[in-house]
Amino acid sequence: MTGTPRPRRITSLDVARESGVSQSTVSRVFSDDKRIIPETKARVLAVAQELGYRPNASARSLITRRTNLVGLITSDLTNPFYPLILEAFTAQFHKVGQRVILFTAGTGEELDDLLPDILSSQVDGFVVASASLSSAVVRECLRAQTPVVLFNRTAPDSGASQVGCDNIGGGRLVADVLLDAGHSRPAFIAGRGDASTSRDRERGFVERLAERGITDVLREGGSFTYQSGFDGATRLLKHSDAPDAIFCANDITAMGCLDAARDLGLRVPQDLAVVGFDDIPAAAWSAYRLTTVRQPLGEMIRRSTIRLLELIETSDSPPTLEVMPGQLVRRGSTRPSNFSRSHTGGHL
Amino acid sequence: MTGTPRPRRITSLDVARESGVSQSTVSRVFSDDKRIIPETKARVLAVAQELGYRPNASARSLITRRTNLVGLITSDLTNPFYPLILEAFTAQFHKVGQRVILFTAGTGEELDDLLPDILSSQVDGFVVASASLSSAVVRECLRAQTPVVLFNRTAPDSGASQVGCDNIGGGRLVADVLLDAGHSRPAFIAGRGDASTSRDRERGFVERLAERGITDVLREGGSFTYQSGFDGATRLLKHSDAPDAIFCANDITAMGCLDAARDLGLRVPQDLAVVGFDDIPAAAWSAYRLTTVRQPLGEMIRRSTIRLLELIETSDSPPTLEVMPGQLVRRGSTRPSNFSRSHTGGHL
DNA sequence: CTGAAAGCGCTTACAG
DNA sequence: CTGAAAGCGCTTACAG
Repeated sequence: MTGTPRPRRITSLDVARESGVSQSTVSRVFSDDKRIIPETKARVLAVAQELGYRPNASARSLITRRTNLVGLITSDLTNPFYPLILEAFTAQFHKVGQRVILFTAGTGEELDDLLPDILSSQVDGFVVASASLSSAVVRECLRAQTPVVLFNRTAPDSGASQVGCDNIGGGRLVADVLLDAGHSRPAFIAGRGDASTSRDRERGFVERLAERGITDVLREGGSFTYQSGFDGATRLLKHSDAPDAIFCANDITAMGCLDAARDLGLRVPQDLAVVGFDDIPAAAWSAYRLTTVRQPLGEMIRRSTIRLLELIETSDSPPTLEVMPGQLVRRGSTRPSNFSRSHTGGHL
Repeated sequence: MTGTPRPRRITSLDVARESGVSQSTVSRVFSDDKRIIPETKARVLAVAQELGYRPNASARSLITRRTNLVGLITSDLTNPFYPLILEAFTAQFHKVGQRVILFTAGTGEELDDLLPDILSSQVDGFVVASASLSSAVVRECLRAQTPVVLFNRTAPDSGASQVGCDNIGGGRLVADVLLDAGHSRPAFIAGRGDASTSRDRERGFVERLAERGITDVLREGGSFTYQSGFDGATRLLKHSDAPDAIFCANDITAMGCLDAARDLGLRVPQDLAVVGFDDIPAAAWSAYRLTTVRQPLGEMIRRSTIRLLELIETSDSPPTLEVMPGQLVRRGSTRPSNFSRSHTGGHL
């Protein structure tokens, strides 16, 4: 029963013995203590390298109370928007020595079911990039003293810091681009009803349309998915009073919408204009050429990372709110401004 | 200097005092020790709940030598294949109490640059799902006693366990479907050259074509991206000796290929057949209707998870190799078998 | 500049 | 069924 269950790990004590210094010194070398003289440091590092020593993160965390782990909470990764930010966030966090633990709820699953896992994960902080995670989760994290940054979503009264895009302003931009191109029967295909982004984009859109005299806006529910865009558009377009322009809550929904229009034999943008939100790479594909509102993702992610790090260092920092403007990217799915309905030229 | 830098954490000792038991008992309650009688357990849990106690994972890991963290190494998340497996893997691992740390190299970055981070991350094991991670990383992990499962890739002589799809067999299926439909000038657009998947798919394809008398196969390099498919197809199709069928190393490449064909005014599948590999959700979109080889992802991921867990429990288990067959999924981007070249009906 | 020693918050033999 | 105690592998005052 006293065999070798696992080959014993190399610890700082092994390195200390082998290089003729104290364990404290080894520790200081690996925490980059400035007081260690170069010669000592070099010798310790050489021995460590030779023995294959790596500091034990658990032991370190136990004392420092930092795990160097951040949790990233997203919804449905089949929406290309999330892989995009996931990749950027992990790159950013790796740069500052934090590793990223992923929490995702696939389509259908409820993210709140992950709550126990999330709460016991002992990360230094969270980025909540899920559109639909309930505010309850956010509240629980904050109660547990764990800093939270909300990425492109709001959670009223949560006291969490937020970084986001001006979704209302973005919706307004879309209203203008459609009215300027001469459209008169706009429609909106929503994302999940519990998502602040969808609500805000719709609100800006409807608000601006009303300001310019259009109060009758068709609407379909949706779920930020390709299929919901396809189905929503099919219903709208088969209607006797079909819209001549559809704003979708995000790009992937708009792509489903475009495919539905194509299947019905409609010409885009002559018969129907379509606008999305996000500017994911696929929006530029020649199958879609989607006009959309680009979110300043790079900047949003950089700010979120910095903000979360600040909160981790000084946990009593008051919550902040940063909102950045989106930018309209015109492509082939909309007509140019001042387009008169009599034009019939052009091609998909 | 003796202020309250951070509100002290609730420890098992606090719970012990408050519920009138020893610290050991609290620990046993939270590690689900069967010997604790229900009354004691209930009391301890009630107090813990009230105090908001959560066991400290670092302290636990320090003793158990398990972090309950697995590393998932992927490449470029803009290829929808990776988000797909990422989501499935995190779901699987969460079920068995493991959390997932993500390592990704975005387009252009070299994954090997992450090596130091990867090695010091102290996870219980790795799933390497990156097509292009060098075998050096795998070797280093194994040297550090950390179990590794290679997902849908090989690493010769690494000694790591592998779970994958029969890429060679898949390539052969594609050769048959194209020849059966009457094509005679096939081409291949590759993925990254350092990826075993691309090489194997090409090998099966070329091998089977040769068996059926076709030895002249056009070829373009690529990188598993939409753009490389678009560019490769454009070059191939503008050639005087253009192919009448293109097999792409994966679906996203095939989608770029289809868009290039569309832009050139070609009819699919009459003028050109296109086949991909993976069967990502977008392959079924009406803009593409891509014929492809479906990988049995669910099963592959389930097996990988189980295998890695086995290796974590008993690290001296010998490496295994599991290969599962792919399945051809016919859609609109290829003609049916026995299609005679004289047919000109049908539509995209 | 370096060392001896306390302690982070748990798990787990060892007793009883 | 429960408790006292050792110890996991580090960091970090405190000395010198």
